Amino acid sequence: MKIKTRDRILDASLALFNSIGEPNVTTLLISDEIDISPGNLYYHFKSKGDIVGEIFERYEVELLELVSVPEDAEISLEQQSFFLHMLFEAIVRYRFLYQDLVNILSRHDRLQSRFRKLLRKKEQAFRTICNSLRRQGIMTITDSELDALCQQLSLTSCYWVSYDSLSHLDNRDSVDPGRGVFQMMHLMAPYLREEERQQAEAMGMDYF
Amino acid sequence: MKIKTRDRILDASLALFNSIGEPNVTTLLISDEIDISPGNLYYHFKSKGDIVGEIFERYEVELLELVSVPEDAEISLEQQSFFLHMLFEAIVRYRFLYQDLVNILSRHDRLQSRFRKLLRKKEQAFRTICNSLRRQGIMTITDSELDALCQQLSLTSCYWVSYDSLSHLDNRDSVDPGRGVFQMMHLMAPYLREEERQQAEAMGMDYF
DNA sequence: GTCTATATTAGGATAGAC
DNA sequence: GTCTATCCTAATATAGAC
Repeated sequence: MKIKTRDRILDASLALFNSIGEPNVTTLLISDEIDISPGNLYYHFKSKGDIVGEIFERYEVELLELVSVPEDAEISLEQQSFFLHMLFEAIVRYRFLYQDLVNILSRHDRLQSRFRKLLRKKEQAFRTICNSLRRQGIMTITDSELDALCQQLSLTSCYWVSYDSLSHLDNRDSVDPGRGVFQMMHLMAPYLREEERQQAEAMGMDYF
Repeated sequence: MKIKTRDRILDASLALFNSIGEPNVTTLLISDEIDISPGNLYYHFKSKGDIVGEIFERYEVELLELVSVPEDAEISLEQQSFFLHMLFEAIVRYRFLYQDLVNILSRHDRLQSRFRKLLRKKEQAFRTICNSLRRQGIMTITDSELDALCQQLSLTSCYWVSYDSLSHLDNRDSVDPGRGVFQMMHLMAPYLREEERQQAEAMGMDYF
């Protein structure tokens, strides 16, 4: 069974965005990539912005699903690591968003508030997880330290992938989310109980 | 005495780049801003890329000056805080670079290797400082923790300003470097001796 | 050095046939 | 749904007078 042209456009666009950056991708390039005419592309989407918008929506759905951690959940360190893994896989899949964030948000103002909302939810998820670890006695941290830590986790989750790929801008198609997870675990480590601290360290080692 | 047109172009460009993002700044906008004709602008610079290149060079000079920390220097926590302050002031001054980093580097390939070189030097500066603190017994940290910390400091120094201004994309002209310094101190805090840890905390408080 | 006018392109988008 | 051909606009850049 054949994939609908509409979806082929979206898939090809996402791949191109991630690979060479959204601003460098023209509608002609997209249509060329999947061997359709530019006119055909505009039959399915009324503008390039609409393509970006729809891809953003996919990302939004995936992420909202992921960060909906119940306030009172009891989370183990392993679950936390798994969560981070899922998160980074999603971010890698949509990394073009973060690589030219300011530019993209400035040209699609409708996305601004939604992006910020996602960011808040993500930070909130980190807070929920840390609070759970704290309740269990796994994590020892003051309130002000927790604030800084959650912000730091949030920032790092946004930019790790971009930062990492700075070292190899030439080949932007291969990104390893594992090292990002490792880095995040390292941020939390100092506040963990000795036992879990070593556990976190060991988890990170998986990725080398 | 009058400022040379050439410099007025550079100053106005930098201001506009920071304010609305380099990709959104046209040569017409720049010339308009300082009330000269677009033709005049092209008398002084043969392309917009040249303007970006020259501004980058200024940044490069400032930063190289800043990160040239002698290997064997003995650095106090206060000096470290001062260093961070200088660093963030420079980054804020040239924040447009970081806000659309991938885009800018992809369109000016000559800048790529130079930017990465700066990044390495910066990370090296953090390493030198941490090693100094370690020698003095102020900081206790393992080698692998140090690796992760320096990367984290480097990443945060790049993206803090962008991340912070995400919350107020509308008003991109006012940025407070102090909160970035605070965040960086927080990254180091867990590895500091109790005394210096509190000192670091106190330093951060200055900025609220 | 500075201006005005204009060339050049490239990219987004539409019209109308098939 | 898909194509070809074309329009429109905005941005970079140049030519030539002053």
